Amino acid sequence: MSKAEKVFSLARRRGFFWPAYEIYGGVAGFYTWGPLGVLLKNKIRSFWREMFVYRHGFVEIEGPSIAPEIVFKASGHVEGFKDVMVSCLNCGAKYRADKLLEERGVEAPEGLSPEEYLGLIRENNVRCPSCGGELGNPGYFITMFQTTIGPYSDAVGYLRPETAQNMFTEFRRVYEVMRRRFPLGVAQIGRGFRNEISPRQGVIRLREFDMMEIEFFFDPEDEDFPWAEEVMDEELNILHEELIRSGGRDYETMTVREALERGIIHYRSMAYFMVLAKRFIAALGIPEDRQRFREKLEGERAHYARKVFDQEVLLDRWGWVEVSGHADRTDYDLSRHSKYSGRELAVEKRLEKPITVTVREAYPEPRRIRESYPEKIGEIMRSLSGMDPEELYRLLDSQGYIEVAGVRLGKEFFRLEVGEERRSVKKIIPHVVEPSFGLDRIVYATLEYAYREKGDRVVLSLPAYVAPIEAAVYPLLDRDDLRGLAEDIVLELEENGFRVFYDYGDSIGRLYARGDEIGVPIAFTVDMRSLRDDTVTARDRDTWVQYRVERGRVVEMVERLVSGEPFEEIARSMGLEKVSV
RNA sequence: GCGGCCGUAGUCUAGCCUGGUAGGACGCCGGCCUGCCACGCCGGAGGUCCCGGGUUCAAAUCCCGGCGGCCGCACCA
Repeated sequence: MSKAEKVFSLARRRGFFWPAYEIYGGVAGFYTWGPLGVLLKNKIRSFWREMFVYRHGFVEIEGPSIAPEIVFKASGHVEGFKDVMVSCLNCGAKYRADKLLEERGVEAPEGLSPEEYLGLIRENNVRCPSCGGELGNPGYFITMFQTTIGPYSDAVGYLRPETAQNMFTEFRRVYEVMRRRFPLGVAQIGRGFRNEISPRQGVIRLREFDMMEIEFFFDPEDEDFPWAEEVMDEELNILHEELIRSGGRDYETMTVREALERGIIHYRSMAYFMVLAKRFIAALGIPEDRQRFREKLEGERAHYARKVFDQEVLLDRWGWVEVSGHADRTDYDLSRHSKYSGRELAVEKRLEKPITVTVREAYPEPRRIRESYPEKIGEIMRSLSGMDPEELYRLLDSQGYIEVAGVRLGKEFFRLEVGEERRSVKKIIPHVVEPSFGLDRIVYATLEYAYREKGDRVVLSLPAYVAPIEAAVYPLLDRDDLRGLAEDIVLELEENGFRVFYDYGDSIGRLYARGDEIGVPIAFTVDMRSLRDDTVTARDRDTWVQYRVERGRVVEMVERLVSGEPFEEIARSMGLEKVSV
């Protein structure tokens, strides 16, 4: 059995996750997170939020999962991810029409209809690559889930394929609410939906999944990013374009400084988020040498991105798998939404020193226009008043006239003003660097790396700060007096906000084994001595080492463990007596 | 979507070829025992044999279709 199978089997058996709708045979690409899975997921989510959002004064929003079609037209998803598919009339295989033509060296303009594609295919006598059969049945395939909004069937909506768009559509308001603080980091954690053609890798590739994304809005000409300083000497494993093209190794290890100097990473902010991503994944128990950042080449990248690094972790069964993506989305999204909505999505940036700019503006002279076109004056003035004076000047300057209401007005109909103006702000459309994480696969990777076997027993060595259940309490024997004391301890831990795995009735070895298997980092056992001196044993999940601790200090011990302190260190600094077994 | 392999208690599986109505291990529940690492003994519960249809006196078993899983191809913003 592969490790993945073992993890899936454990996940199912103990309730981390399992395929959804099992009683109806299941539906590919949909999974249910069970009781332990939800706890683990929540912890990892909070850990991320703490590390990426709160620590930098970023803000989080929560928008709807469904958006009207216009949003995804603006974002480019409707056009970019509506592929024309053709199928082989003989063997039934399906192909993307554009890719098929491209392979044959046939140039096809973008945005052709399915029939036009088929026409080109017939003209060039392109046949099925696998069986040589004739191609037909052209049609669209959109990897977004489509729905309708409200009772009108023509109000098309889509389930978002990424949470990012909410951050762009709501940008103005967030910027305003944040009192125009800039640069601005906006985060969102939520569901994304992709109607994958063939999702197969369990919880690694879902049709509905959780994403944790940040859009960091900044001025590309003045990248003010102080946090980057502290990570300059930190190392990253990068499989960069040059290395890929030379058919090189898995990755090259270099410092952030070097990556920036060599131009492999362009933005300090992106480099910083990549370091953070590395630390985040490492903190979940995945060693640095099992992580890398792979640069996405031209053609692999999404339509909106100029540069992308995928953070990948090495999984037992599937090899390198993406857990986060770091994209330079430029001003693509805000510019597009600005264009489609007609709203300005710029920020005003205060300049350190006011600058003087030359302003060239043109204003119409109504009296002269009336003299020449008395019957059209109303219409002309209505049109001109809606136009930007600077734009008018530019047009007059370049083409010599303005065409409006069917007449050409030359410069003589305008008052031209050229003057100097002092400016202390400039308007910019922010650029965006986006770190984007796939939560479900991160949880899976965490489980896979935590999965250990000790003889024929399974131990989930989850870091204490993400363990779904923080502590276990067992009576050594199933006796009323021992259980009574154990239950008091359970209650005390629960009152302090911890989840407790309380079990009894079996041999102590079996109890320990059950707790280990779901990753409970520490177990307290009440024995006969506990009744005499009010101490219990504290056992470490990974080493099985035990110390005696006073009952009143059990909570303290768990608190310290969960905050990241190693078991042995806690025992030492608390001056605990080691138990020889 | 295509091709190959596969689908049997919570888990892992035997049985399928050569049709006769399901067996084991672990886990689970109860009891006894034990007294710090899935201890031992006794007892027990738990199965629409993925779903639907067909062939047959009779289908887990043979045939067809569907769903799901794994591998390869394609896809993966």
